[in-house]
Amino acid sequence: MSPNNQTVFKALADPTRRAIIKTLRKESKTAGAIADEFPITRASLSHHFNILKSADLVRTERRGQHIVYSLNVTVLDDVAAILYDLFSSTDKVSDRS
Amino acid sequence: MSPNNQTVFKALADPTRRAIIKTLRKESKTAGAIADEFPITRASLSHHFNILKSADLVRTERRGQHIVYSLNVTVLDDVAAILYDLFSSTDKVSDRS
DNA sequence: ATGATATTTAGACAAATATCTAAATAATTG
DNA sequence: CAATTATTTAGATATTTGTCTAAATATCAT
Repeated sequence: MSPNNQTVFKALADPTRRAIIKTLRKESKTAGAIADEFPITRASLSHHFNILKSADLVRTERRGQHIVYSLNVTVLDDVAAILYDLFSSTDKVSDRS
Repeated sequence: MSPNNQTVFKALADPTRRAIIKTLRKESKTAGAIADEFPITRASLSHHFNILKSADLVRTERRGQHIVYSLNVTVLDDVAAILYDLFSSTDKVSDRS
């Protein structure tokens, strides 16, 4: 169910996707509202949305003709744990991902 | 001086580089010792070392003909802060990186 | 100095990725 | 239903990236 580390890190590695995350910090927004803030096409943004969804960093909900994107803040905990594990020198079993 | 967010996230986005970080968690190692653990060429690894160094995730020290790689754990704090800022809904000024 | 060992750099190449335009799908409104 | 609006998907393309081989640089040992 939960996305693997590679998916999450790759998702975070693009500046446009991090900016999308930032714009969703305060409130959920429709795809169009997000698109108005970025200088790239809606098709390109849709591509980024897919990657963010794969990483479970955002969730979607259809509201009429709009699709509302929300930040999934619980993933922050996951990423923090991954990073902790990555840098930790303890001997616990790891999935090496 | 400190590397920007993009550099760090890009560095962490590759599984080989994360594995290099993992192998350096317990102790510093020479380039050759690290290379013995990976199925890719030393040239390819050197490329990854450069990226990790650019992100300040590892530090190097020459010891005779060897070059010893060490994990720079202080960056963990930086990355944690970046992530916190990325997901936080507070209003503080951000560099948008 | 010469040869051996350790590591990096240069250049080439295939795969992955971010972007675009055009077309398709989905929901609303007249 | 037809037109409009919102969003995604498909396919193409240029750039980036991870890897390789071959050559260069650096240090050590004889």
